[in-house]
Amino acid sequence: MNTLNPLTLNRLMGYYHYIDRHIGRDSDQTISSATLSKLLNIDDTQIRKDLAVIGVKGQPHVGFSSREIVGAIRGVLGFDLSRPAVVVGAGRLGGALASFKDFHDYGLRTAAIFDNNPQKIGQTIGDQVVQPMDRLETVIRDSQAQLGILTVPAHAAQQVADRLVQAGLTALWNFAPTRIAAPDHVSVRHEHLAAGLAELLYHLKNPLSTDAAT
Amino acid sequence: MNTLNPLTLNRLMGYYHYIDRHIGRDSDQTISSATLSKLLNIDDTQIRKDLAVIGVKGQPHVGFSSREIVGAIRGVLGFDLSRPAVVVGAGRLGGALASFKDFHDYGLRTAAIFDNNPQKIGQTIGDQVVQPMDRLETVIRDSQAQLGILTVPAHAAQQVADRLVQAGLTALWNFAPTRIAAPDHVSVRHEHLAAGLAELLYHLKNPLSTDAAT
DNA sequence: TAGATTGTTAATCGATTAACAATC
DNA sequence: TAGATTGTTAATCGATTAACAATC
Repeated sequence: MNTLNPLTLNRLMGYYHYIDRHIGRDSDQTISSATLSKLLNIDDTQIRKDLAVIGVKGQPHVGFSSREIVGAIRGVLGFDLSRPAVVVGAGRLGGALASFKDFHDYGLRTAAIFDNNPQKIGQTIGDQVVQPMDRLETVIRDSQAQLGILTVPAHAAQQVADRLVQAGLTALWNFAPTRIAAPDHVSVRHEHLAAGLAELLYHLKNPLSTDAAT
Repeated sequence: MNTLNPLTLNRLMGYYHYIDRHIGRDSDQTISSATLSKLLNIDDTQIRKDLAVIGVKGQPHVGFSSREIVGAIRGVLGFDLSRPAVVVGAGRLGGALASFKDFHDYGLRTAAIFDNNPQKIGQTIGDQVVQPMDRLETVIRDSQAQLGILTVPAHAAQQVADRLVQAGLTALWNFAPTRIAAPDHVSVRHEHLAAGLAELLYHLKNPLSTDAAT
């Protein structure tokens, strides 16, 4: 299997969610690329190619098995694992992310949550007690966390990211409104909410452009 | 000016944030496309094109004015306005978004926050009191809100979206983990956090692919 | 079988990058 | 002036879509 690019991954998530929601993860139903195409507004050739990449084979004259599609995607993305993650920043957003039960279903588990504000340390969020920043390295080592979720202010983001990388994390999910740098072996996803907002605001200002953005 | 596509918008936000953070919004400094190119890792031709699209002209032998770039982007995206938005869903994420002060700086203002849970109604979040859902239409009309932020459970998302559209909103920012449909004149942005997460998890599983995603 | 559907190759489209003349 | 930098046209690249033979 070739390495999947972000566009492919995004479409795969589309197939996954559609089936999970409308057919059910454990049901089985045959579905043709043409049907999915209409439902999701994605070219049917594209769908067949995407499914081929993750090893799902269809039957001519019949279609694809919904269960196989869901299974393959969960397998490829590792949704059945339980990967520990640490959240740094116990603000409202950090709290929201740390306690998202949905994430369990994607193979993620909140191992710990940190903050440097003494007022926040000791508070309980979800099923975690907020810990002081000086525990970061120890907890990461002991929990074998791989992923770090950053919900700290922009000015602190790079410094926190450096510490997380130093402590051995190889994936960072950054919600701070700034771009952070990391070594090549670390994958960083910038979940820059304001950038998404800007897109909507632009459409508000220019109602002519009718394309619905993702 | 042509209508900006999402990719262009995204790059523009990159220029904007870099300058805002590293030069300052009110400072002025000349900066060449080659310099920005190195800093942001974006082709310099691309940068000149992007700036041309929003009407920023550079000076040969000199470069671009940082202040002009920032000003043009703020103008094009309407960051100096104060557009009222309503938040539906007063959970942790809804609360986090409703009280993000950062958003003010992008021309957004939380006009109201709604929930259907009697326990939540009446609570104060940021500077808003959570209101019952039956007030939705009235408040939207009175506040002239244009944008709706959805942080409701997936199963309720479509129904809420329909009500918001019916009430006159023309832009929806959807944080529910499901795709919602809306008429053509409404722009919808799906801020599907789990889809972003999937990308990181995939990289954790396939560390070979070293590209840092955005 | 006939018709529907997959799988894959070829064509198209759009975005990115290279080249380079114009400018100061 | 010489050299740096913009602005724009042309070439390249990659992603999407169309075409169609293979399959059941």
